[in-house]
Parts: sequence; structure tokens; C-alpha cells
Amino acid sequence: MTDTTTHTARADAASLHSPVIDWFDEHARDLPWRRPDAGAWGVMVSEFMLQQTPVSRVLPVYEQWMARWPRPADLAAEAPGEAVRAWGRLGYPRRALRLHGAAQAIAERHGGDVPSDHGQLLSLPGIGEYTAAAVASFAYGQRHAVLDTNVRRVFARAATGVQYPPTATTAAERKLARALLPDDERTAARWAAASMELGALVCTARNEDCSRCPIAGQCAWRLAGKPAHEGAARRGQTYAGTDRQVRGRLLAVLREALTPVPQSALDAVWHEPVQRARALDGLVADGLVEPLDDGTYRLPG
DNA sequence: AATGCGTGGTA
DNA sequence: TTACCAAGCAT
Repeated sequence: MTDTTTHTARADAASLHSPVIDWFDEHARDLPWRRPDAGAWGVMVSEFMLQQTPVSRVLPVYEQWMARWPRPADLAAEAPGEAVRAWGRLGYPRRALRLHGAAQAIAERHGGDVPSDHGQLLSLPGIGEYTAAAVASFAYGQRHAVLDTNVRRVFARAATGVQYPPTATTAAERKLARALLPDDERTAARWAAASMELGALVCTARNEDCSRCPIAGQCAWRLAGKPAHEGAARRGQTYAGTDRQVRGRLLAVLREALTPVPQSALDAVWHEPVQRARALDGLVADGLVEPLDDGTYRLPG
């Protein structure tokens, strides 16, 4: 990249920061994990719950969770099955197990405080590239490229000029995100939250509203006439009939049960015995279900 | 790198 | 109704 190109890219980046951050100051949602009293643990819990799950469904579970386990050590002292039970119907219940494991690691290795170091966060179960950056940025005000699905979509449109980002995060996206990151730490943290909120509220996957976008005038995708996504549809995977559905039904029975349940209660949720057994074995292997010596099953103790 | 992993709302 | 989408992670 030439000096001229570099300079131009940096100038373009800087022209995005103020409009997006100013928009955020006015339009940011008042979410509980953004309150000053949420703390790093509140931020971390919210990030686990928000992985692939909409805000509206997270809100009530988050409130109950934080009331019951206000510090990592409180959760760490519980049986992992209680975390799975409290997770309710948020989906992907392995997240509950990983959050419990992360709380234990924090209690044992970090004196009960959510670490602020990005590498230490990354080493905790359930925390990957996005969540480590998000906790470090939102909870501790650090300067990190926070690349979630919202930010990736905003950058794809505004900077790259395409409707959707690639399926998996690419090196080019990370490079772009770093290039767009404000130099100042405090501003960078604000930018991370603001660009994410813009993607969540305005620059949405479907029915984006460019009339409310603070950077519509600089958006490469819009200026190009909003060309449609090129390439194959990126989804697939119908849910009905999959092992996931069977696992969900099995776990639902165990969440509701206050005492260990007999095999017959689990057999009732699915007619096909081979798939049913495979799903149950998978849950046991994942540590989400514990088989007892008398042939009954329960959430892990 | 591709796949598996829940659940419910929306168009 | 089907298909897509929702602050990803682990293997």
C-alpha cells in the first residue's frame, strides 16, 4: 500500500468515527449490561448469552442470572446443572456450561475478578476472538477490533461496498477493522460499541434503513446502488428432525425435573430409538446430562 | 475449513 | 410454510 493510499484510508476512517459515535450517543439502547453498575462480570454474562441469541430473549434471563449470581464466585460455587437450568430456553446450552467453567477459572486463577487481559480472557472456556475483544473493550475500555456479525456487515457495506460479509471472518476483515480503529483508547472503545449498535438497529441484515444512517453519504454499498449479494445462499440446516431438536427436547425434560428422571420419560420425547440414543449420548459426552447408577438421568451435579 | 450446536421471531 | 436471522465457539 502506498503512502498516499494509506493516508486516504486513514482519512476515510476518521470521517466515520464522529458521525457514528454521535449517533450512538443519541440512539444507544439502555441495556442493563451497559449500565455503569453492570461491571465486567455483567458484561461477560451478557456476551455469553448474546452469542447467536437476540437481545429481547436475553434480557429476562440476564436479570435473573445476575440477581442469583452477582459475582463469578457465586456461580462457581453452584452445580453446573443449575447453570444449565437457569439458562432456560436461550438455546445452545453448552454456553451455560462454559460460562460456569469460566466462572470457576476466574474464581481459582484470577482472584474472583474477570481478567482484563485479552489473552487471559481468550483462554477461558466459551470465550473466543469476538468475546475476548468485546469484554476487554466494553468492560475495560481497551482498544480492540470487535468483530461481530453487526460490525462485519457495517464494514462490508460502508467500506467494501458489498451487501454481506463472508461466511467466516477473514484476515482482510481483521485488517480493515484494525485500520478503522480510532487511535485513542477511549474513542476506540466507544467506536466498537457504536458501530455494533448501528448494525443492530439501522444497518440490519434485512430491511436496512439508510435514511436513519449517519454515514449513508459515505457508504460504498449504497453509493454503488446497493448491489445484491453475489454467490450462493449462505444458510441451510433445517431444524426439524435433526439431532439438535432431539437434544433440545431431552434437555427440556431434564430442566423441568426437580429429581432424576427415568429412561422412560426421555424415551417419550422422540419416536426413533437410534437417533434418540445418539442424542442422549451426545448430551452426556458434552457434560450436559449426567447418568446415575440406578439408570436415571439428571442435569450435571 | 467445515460442521455441529437451540430456540423463536419474522417476512 | 419455508428460509433466514439473531453480540460465536469448539473441534
